[in-house]
Amino acid sequence: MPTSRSYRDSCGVARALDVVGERWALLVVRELLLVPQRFSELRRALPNVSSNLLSDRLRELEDNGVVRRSAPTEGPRIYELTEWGRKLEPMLRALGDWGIDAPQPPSPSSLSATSVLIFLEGAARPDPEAPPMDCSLELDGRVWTVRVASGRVQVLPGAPATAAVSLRTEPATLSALLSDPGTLTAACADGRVSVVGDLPVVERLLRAVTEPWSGDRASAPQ
Amino acid sequence: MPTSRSYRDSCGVARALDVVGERWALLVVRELLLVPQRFSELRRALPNVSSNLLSDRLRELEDNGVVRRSAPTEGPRIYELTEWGRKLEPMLRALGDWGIDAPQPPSPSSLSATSVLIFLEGAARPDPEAPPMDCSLELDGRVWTVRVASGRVQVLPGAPATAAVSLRTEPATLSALLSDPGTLTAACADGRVSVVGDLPVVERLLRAVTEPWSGDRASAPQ
DNA sequence: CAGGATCCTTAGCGATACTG
DNA sequence: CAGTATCGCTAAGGATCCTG
Repeated sequence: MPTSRSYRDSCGVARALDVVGERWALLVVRELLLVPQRFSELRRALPNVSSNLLSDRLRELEDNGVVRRSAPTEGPRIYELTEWGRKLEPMLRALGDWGIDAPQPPSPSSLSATSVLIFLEGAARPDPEAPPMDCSLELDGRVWTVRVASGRVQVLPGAPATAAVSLRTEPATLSALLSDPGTLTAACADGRVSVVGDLPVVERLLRAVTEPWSGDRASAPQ
Repeated sequence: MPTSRSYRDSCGVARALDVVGERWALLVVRELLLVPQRFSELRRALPNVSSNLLSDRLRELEDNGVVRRSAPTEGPRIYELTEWGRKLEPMLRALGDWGIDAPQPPSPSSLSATSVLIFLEGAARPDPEAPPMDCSLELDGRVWTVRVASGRVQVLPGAPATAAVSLRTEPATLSALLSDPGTLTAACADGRVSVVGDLPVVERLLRAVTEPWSGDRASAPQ
């Protein structure tokens, strides 16, 4: 599709980059991985992108079949990934894993709820023998279900039917807790995290990232 | 590192894109996946990148620890991936797989030897029961070893010690053969492919892409 | 306030030419 | 061969303004 600035290379990598290689494009896709979003939600998640550029990217991604916009006539438009766009998820996870070892960006740097949740999904290795449970997690004013089941963590939009524990915090605080679960009680004390329910459940969830359960599939193949 | 145009986002994806998100950067990494290359070889593989931009990208990738240049004083400089840069391989394979479904770029479009070889490695599913063998493959004047063993294909730089068959062709021709192995005899007849040795071996290798061996691990999980 | 559109400025890109 | 220098062009970035 992109004739003007195409790589003009038949390789799959180059053709993929013709579609999602423009600046901000992959971060927009990242934001849409967990749940469809509105324009203003994307702007909040990506505060460093200007509105016109976000608008351009969304249109280009839509033209190329990566993103679809629903509710064209009434109410706020919702942007969501197409089937094909959703297939970028493994690639984005691999890219994110690689980027963990990159130097930290200059402060101040943003951190969207989606970013932290995707990291949580990918990094947590809970005990596969533990009984399934759902947690309620409010980040940036939006509620998510954190489902721990069969040795992995899955994040779903919306509140769970029944929650083992409910917590509310900010993405940056959650990210800090995932790096150092030991600061949980301090974070609760000074109000950066509010927990309703079973605190040890939260402890175990956080430690599933830094201290993966050591079983059959705990360590990477390599 | 990149202060001027960093995404300023702590997410792993954004930090990765701060390093390899600039135009042409990932295609340079792709070219270096199989073997270290010289500046002129990279230019031949990526004919649509201007020399100054390639020079800039190589320097930035070097500054960011993705690429290393060897032989600093004497003879031609060689660019190779660092340990960290090599870890981009799974992500590039996932991106390339995704890009296969993208629309073809406008003609004329280039196709490097490395591109086709990486695709061959990723797409071929030979019979795991078949005995191991090496083929010699000359593309664009460089010789590679195509190793078929334990149900997969591996491409190594340089000629094999003993080759079950030797062939010489161009990347575009090989790509066409991988899409439609039936045209092999025609390609041999008109000289686009020259084969020395056992022709049926080549047939089986090509068909391992279009007609994967149907065993335990033949089809993708999803 | 959501969802852009329209400026303007700057920085990165692309093509060509040039040099050690 | 392996880059560097120059330069016009276009995309990115930022601000403001518009429209329901």
